[in-house]
Amino acid sequence: MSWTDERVEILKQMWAEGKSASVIAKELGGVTRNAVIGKVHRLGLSNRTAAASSTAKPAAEAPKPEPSPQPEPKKAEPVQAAPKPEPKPANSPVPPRKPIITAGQPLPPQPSANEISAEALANLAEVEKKARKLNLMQLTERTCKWPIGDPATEEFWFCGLPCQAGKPYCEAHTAVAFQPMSSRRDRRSASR
DNA sequence: CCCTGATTCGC
DNA sequence: GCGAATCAGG
Repeated sequence: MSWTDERVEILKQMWAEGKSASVIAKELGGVTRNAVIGKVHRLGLSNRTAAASSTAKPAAEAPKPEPSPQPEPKKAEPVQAAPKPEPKPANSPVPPRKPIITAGQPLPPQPSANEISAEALANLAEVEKKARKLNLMQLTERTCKWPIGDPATEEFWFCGLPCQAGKPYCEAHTAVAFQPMSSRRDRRSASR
C-alpha cells in the first residue's frame, strides 16, 4: 500500500480527531502504526492540539530567541464576515466528509429496560468488582468498553477487563450486550 | 504487559 | 519518502 491522496486525507482527518496511530493504521490497512506515525511526522502534523499525549515532552524545545519586543500589532482583527470561502479552486471534491465510519463499537445498551436473567446480573455484579476501572483514554481494542457508573459523576469508569477477540466487551458484558432477544419467548406447547 | 507517540536510519 | 526498529514514557 502507498500513501495515496485519499489515504493521506483519511490519515489527516483521523489524526486530527485524536485517533491513535495504531487505530488509524488498522483503519487504513496495509500499514503499521509506525508507518502512520512516520507519515504524520513527514506531513508536519506531529503534535495535535493536545490530547492523550502521554509523552508531553517539549523535546528539542526551541529556546525562542525572540528578545525583540515586537509591538505585536495583533489587535482584535474584526473578522469581516470571514471573506474566505475556502481557497480551494476546484480540486478537492471532498467537502462532505466521507462516511468514514470509524469509531467502531456500538454503544452499550443500557441494561435497564432489558430483562436479563438474574444469573447474568449477578455475574455482572461480580465482574464489576473485578473491573479495572479504566478511563476513556486507557481503553484499547482489547479491553472491555462496558461503562460502569454515571458518566456525570466521578463514579464512572469502564470495565476494562480483557475482551474476546472482535467483541468490544468482556465475556460477561458481551453476554448481556448481545442477547439473542429470545429470553422469555416461551412456547408453552413444547411437546405437541 | 498493555499501550502511546518520537526518532533514527537503511532502504 | 517510507517504515521497521528502537526509544521513551504511561
